[in-house]
Amino acid sequence: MVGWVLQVACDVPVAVSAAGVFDYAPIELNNTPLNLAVPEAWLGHTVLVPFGKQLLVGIVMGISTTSEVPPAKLKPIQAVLPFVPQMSGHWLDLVRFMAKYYQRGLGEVALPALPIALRVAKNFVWDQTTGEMTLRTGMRTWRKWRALPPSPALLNVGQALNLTHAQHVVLDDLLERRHIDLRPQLLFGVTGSGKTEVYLQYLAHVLQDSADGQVLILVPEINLTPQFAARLNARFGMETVVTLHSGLNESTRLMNWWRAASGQARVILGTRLSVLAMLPNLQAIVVDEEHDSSYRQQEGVRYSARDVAIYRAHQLNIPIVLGSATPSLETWHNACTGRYGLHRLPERAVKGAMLPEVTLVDVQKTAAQDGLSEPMRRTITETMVQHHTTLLFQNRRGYAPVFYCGHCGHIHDCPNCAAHFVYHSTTRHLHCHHCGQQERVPKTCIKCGNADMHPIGQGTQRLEETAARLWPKAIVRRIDADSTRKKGELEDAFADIAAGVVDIVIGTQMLAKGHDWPNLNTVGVLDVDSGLFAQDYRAPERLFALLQQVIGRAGRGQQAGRVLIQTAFPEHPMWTQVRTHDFETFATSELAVRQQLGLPPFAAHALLQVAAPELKQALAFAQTARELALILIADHLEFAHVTINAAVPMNMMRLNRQERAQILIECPSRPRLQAFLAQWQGALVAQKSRLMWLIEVDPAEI
DNA sequence: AGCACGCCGACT
DNA sequence: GTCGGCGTGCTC
Repeated sequence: MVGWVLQVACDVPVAVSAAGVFDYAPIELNNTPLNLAVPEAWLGHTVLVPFGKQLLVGIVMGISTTSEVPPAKLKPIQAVLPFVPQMSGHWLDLVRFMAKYYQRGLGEVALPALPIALRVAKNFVWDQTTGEMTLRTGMRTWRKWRALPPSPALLNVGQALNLTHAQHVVLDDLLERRHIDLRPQLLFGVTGSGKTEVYLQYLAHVLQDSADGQVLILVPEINLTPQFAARLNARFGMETVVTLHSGLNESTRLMNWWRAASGQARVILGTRLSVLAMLPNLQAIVVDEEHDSSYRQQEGVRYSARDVAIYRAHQLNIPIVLGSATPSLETWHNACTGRYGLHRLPERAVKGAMLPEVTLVDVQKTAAQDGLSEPMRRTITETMVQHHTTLLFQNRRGYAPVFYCGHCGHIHDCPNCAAHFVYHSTTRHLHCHHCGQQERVPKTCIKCGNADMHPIGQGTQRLEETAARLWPKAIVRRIDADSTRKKGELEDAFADIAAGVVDIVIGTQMLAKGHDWPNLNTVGVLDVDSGLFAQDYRAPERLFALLQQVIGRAGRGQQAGRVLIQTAFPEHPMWTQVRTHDFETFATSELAVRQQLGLPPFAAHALLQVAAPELKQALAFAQTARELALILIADHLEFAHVTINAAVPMNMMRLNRQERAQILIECPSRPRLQAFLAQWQGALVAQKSRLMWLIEVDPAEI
C-alpha cells in the first residue's frame, strides 16, 4: 500500500461532500511519467476516477499522507488524461479561493472551468491499435497544434489608431503604473471616448514585455461585439488570438481552451467563463464594461467574473484595467476611496463628436398614440428626411406584455411561473419569457368564455408594426432575442445599420452595447418609467447605466446626436443627471443612500434561496435555516453583527413549477459573513433536506 | 447530481 | 405474472 492519497475534485454538489474532494489511491499507469515516488508531480492533473457506479473526470487538487476514508474503501485512479495541460498552482489556488468565497465544493468550481468535451468521462476512449487514450472529438486539430510554440504577437503598430491627447495621457499613465501600482485601474470613459483603443495599445506593450506572456480581455457578450474580435485579430494576428465563449461549437471551444491553457495563444478574448481558463503565463487583464450584469454567472456557482478577475490579478501580481462609461457603484466607490486607480476620458474620441442632447417628452401632457408621442414622431420623420437613422429603444420583446379579457378582466398567466404570458404576433402564440412555455392564443377567455380578448401594452413587435404603418417607405429593422434566432441574421442586420441603409431600428437592450454606427444620430427611449420605481435597490443604478449606453449610440459620427425620452414623470430627480450625462453626481447621491441604509458596498449580502413544489415547503425549510442561523449567532460572539432577515417568498415566486423562498443575510464585515456562511452551510447540509437550496454570495438582486 | 435499490399500480 | 412509478440512500 502506498503511503499517500490523491485528493481529487469531482463535480458533485456540496451536499455530497462539503470539501468537494475525494481520496483516491495513486497507482503506476502506462503512458504517463507520473509515479509513486514524486507525489507533488500529480498536482493539477486531470484524471479519470471511479465514483460509485460511474466514471468521472476529476482534477487532483491535493495530496495527503492521511485520509479519513478507511483504506479498504479507497479506489485507485484509473487514468491520467493526456490532452489536458497540467493546471498550475496558481490556478488551483484560484479554484480554492472561489470555492471558499462562494460557498461551494472544489469540484463545482474546478470542472466547469474545463470545456464540456473534457468533463465527460465517456469522451475518453482507448485506441485499440495504439493502446493510447484518445478523445472522441478534436484529436486531429489537437495533433496539428500541440507541437507549436507560443504564437508571436504581430504588434503591428502601423495599424494602431492615432490617440487623442486624453487617450495618450491615460495610456502613458497606465503603462507607467503597470509595474509599480497594482491596484485595479478604473478607466472611466464616456461612450465613444475610445477606451478600446487604449486597451489594445496597452496590451500591445504588455505583450512586448515578455516573449510568451498572455493577456485576458473580458467582454460581456462576444456575439454582440464581433468587431472587437476582428480588431484583435488584425492587431495581433489570427494565430495569437483565441476567443472563448459559450456560442462556440464544442470542438472549437476545446481547441481554443487548449491553446490558451497550453500557453500557445497569447491574447484571450472571452466572456465570463473565460475568467476560469487556465492561463499559465497571464500578464494583464482587461474587463470591458465592468458594470455589466452579464459578468454574473447565474447557473451553477454564482460568481462575478469581474470580481474573480480582480482576485486573479491580485493573486498573480499583474495589472488589471476595468473600463466603463457607467462603473458599478462598488467599483466607483473603490475608485473614490483610492482602493482603485482612476483614469478619465471625458470626451468623445472622434473629432467634433459630442455627447447627444437629451430632451424629455412628458407623455402626461402630450399623449402617446401607439406608444409614440407627437414630438417623437416628428423627430423620427425629420431624421428620415435627413437620411439618418433613428434607434427606438423599447426594452420589452414580443407584441404585448399582457393578454387580457375585456369582458371579465382576466389576464392569461403562465401555468409554471408567476408571470404574465406575453403575446407574440410573429408566432401568434402566448410565450412565457421565464420558462419558455408557449401556448396557442385562446379564441375565447379561459375564465368567462367571452371572445373579447386583446393584447395590452407594447413590445418591440407592436412598435415595428406601428412604425411600418406610420412610415410606409421606411426601412425598419427589429433587433431582439426573437428576431435574431437564426445564425448570421444579427450580423446582417448590424451590417445594414452600420452601412446606414436602415431608417428605423427597433430594439431591446441587446442593441445598447458597444456598437459604433456613425449614421445613427437620433435615439428615442420608450417606456422606461417602471425602472424609476422598481423595488430593487440596484434598479436606479441599472437603469442609469442602460440609459447612458443607449443614449451613447447617438451621434458617434460627425453629426450631433439627439435623444428623446418619453416619460410620465419628467420631474424625477434621475432625469437631471441623465440629461447632463452626469454619472458622478448620480453615483454620489446613490452611494449616499446606500450608506445611509447600510447597503452594498457598505455591507456584504448573501441570500439563501429555497425551491420546492409548494411554497409552504420552501418557507418551512427557510424558516428552519433561519432558526439554525440564529442559534449560530447566539453561540458565536464574532457573528454578532450578522443580520438574518425573515424568510419571504421570492420576487419571482414561482418559476418552472417551483415555488421559491429566500432569506437575506447582511453583515458589515465580509470576512465575518464568510465565516458565518461556512458554518451555516454545514448546518444546512446536515439537515439532509431533499429540497433544492443554495447560498448566493453578493447577490445581484434581492 | 447520477445511479442504484425497493416496494406498489396498469399492462404486453 | 412483469414493467415502471419515484421515495430513499450512497458515492473516496
